Amino acid sequence: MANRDLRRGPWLEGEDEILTTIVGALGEKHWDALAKQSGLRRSGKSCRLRWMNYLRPNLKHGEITQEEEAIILDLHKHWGSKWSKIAKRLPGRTDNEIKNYWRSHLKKKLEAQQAGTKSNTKQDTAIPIRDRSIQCISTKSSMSGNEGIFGTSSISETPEMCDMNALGNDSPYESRISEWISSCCSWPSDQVIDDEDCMGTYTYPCFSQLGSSCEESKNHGVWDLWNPIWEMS
DNA sequence: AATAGAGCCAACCGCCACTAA
DNA sequence: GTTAGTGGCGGTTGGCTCTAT
Repeated sequence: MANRDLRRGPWLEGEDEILTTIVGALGEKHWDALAKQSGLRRSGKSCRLRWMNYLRPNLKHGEITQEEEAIILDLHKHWGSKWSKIAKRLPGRTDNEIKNYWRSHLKKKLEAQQAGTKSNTKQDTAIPIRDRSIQCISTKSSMSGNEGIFGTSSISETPEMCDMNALGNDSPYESRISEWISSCCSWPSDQVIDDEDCMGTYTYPCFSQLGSSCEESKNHGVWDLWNPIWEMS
């Protein structure tokens, strides 16, 4: 189909239904072929985008929560504008949504914060890595809806604190953590964790099963996994 | 009530990486 | 090794809604 024949602009309800049906039948791949087969006068790219950002099951369409906001802020510090990477850490959210949220809410917020803190030079508390890790686990635990510590600086101060990459890609401890995670997680099927990104704590929903304290985390085995890492540091 | 400006978000664009021929 | 096709990503834009005047 020539480009000029392609429809553009907002999607109609009928188009959504057709796309949903055809993706259900053919799967989320071969978007060009799928677009042609559907009879929709849309490009494959357009179909993919509509599906990924709006029609896909399990998408959240509500407001970004404070917890999600904290994660976005932290991961943005860590990765910059790697929106798709960040989106993978927030099940049900799309890269586009996060990007828009960042631009319309967080960027200004952050700039205002920085402007405010510039005058009184920030004290870097230089938390030892051991303590950072403890904080990190506690932080994730708060995501279960228990009283949490999001909103404090603990999570955003130290991008490396939960970064498994910092330990080296073939760390035996990373493997152990991965094994443990896969044994206890009910990771959503649409979530893909690649090795390169494999970082701990709030990456994994299963941590929310751990209760709200380090003590409880201990009881669930996290302590054993992290301990050797702390010892190494 | 009218209107201008700001904010927000869905969708598009262009580039890059990957893969198959 | 080269090329064309495709998918994925980040940046940008257009248009709708909200708010202030």
